[in-house]
Amino acid sequence: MRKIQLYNSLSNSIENFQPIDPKNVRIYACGPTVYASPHIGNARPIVVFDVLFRVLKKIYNGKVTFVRNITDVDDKINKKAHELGISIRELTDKVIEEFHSNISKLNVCPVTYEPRATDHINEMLDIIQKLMDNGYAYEAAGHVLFRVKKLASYGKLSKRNIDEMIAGSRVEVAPYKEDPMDFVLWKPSEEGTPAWKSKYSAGRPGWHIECSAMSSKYLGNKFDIHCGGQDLMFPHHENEIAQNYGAFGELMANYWLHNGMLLIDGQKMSKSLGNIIALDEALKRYDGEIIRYVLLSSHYQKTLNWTEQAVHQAKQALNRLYGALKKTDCETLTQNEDRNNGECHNNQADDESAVLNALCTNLNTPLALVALHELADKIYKTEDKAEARKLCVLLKQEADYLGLLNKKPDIWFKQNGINRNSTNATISEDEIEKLISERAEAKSRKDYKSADEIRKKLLDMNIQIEDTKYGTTWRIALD
RNA sequence: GGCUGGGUGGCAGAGUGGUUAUGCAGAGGACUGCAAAUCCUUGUACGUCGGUUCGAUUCCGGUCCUAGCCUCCA
Repeated sequence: MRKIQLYNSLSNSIENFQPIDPKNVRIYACGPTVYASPHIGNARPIVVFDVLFRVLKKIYNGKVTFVRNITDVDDKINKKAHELGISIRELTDKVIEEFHSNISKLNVCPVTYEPRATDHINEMLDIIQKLMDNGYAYEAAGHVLFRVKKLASYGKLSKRNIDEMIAGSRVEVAPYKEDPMDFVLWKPSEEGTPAWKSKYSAGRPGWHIECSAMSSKYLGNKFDIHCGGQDLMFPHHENEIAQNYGAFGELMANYWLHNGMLLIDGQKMSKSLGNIIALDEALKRYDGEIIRYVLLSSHYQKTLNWTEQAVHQAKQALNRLYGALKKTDCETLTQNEDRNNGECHNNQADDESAVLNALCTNLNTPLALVALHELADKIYKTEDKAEARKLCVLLKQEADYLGLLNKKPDIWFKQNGINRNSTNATISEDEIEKLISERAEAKSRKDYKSADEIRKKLLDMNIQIEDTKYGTTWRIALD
């Protein structure tokens, strides 16, 4: 069995991954809070941990359970729904639909379970009861709070010492708390906001309890990998760990993975700067595969700076890879040869795979991309047609670990990673073909002036002509 | 102030105790009627100061800069 090495935030070191049960590898990822359209920062953990999911599926023969929750109850959701005058369910349904539609364009595999918080209120109340029974929680003014001081190991994940933390430095300490560090498990709902019945109050759950409830329901009290954004390490993940210790007496998960944040032109995305890029907007401008490539072009733990140049580089890199596929007759690959057709197959892991080697070394996606380019180089350089075809099959298989290159090259180049509607090109494919044959005719008359005029005309409409030894092809021009 | 990351060639971004990463962009050449694509050649990078070493970008220490978190932001 191939070894997977992963950086574990719990130990701050790279460890060999050892699943609790190799017949059912279990991962949980903190999913989106669905109060507004997802932005490209939200897409990073989705894409990165999708690659992890693919790798695990391949190595453990598909025996992987991946849960990514949806937080559909929260102050921001309440506020937004109130503004729009709709129920939180109406709002969150709409945002979830948009989320699904967006990430499918990023070629993200469906997860095994995608539970919603509001469907698991009872499970949350059960855990709260356990915490009360075990002395880890107390009731105060309709709230239920977690008694942080009772758990000696609190702060282990984020390497924080409770005594040294300036408690309440950013937020007022509620008077009903025994200790400033105690966090909310349940709280009463304000007038006119969604409330669920409980013996403490008509209220709603605290933020962290949902993940304990949903993960334990679908993955058990202890599972293999828990992942999410770096910003969730404290307090969210720390509190989840505390809740699971308090309720079940066990460490929630063995491996904790945290992705780095995303910057826009070197700055944090924020409303005040007005630099938030909605995923939807980005997808209108660039093919999802370009976005996916950008997100994978940097190691997942590092801060990723999103720039126009980064997008351009991703696009060019993909052009080069697709160009290699185009060179071979991979349009005619058989079903068996072309296992990368975007359907998230659970291929048997290949021991020779350079991409898998890179990914098994703490998800080194930039190095994995290099392996793709090295294969493409070989394809460009070989004169042997059969060899090229073999390499093409291999390149597609390798790319599948990363969820890339699942389009037909011809389609890629005729869109060139852009929705043609959004470019200036208003010309139809038939018209393009017509102009190309006119140009061919002019060329055969050695009327190069007319031929060049036609080429110029097409280029003005963003269509690049390419004369190959098999005839003339076209594609959307580079920008 | 505390904790955790990071500082690599024009840009992005891996890796390594002594030998070309890779992609993008640039320059020159080949191919082409001209282009495009492709191919060839090319640019001598590792924040800073010390230490260990025959030798450090790679190990150790200091320092500077930078990012994130420190109660609800992926």
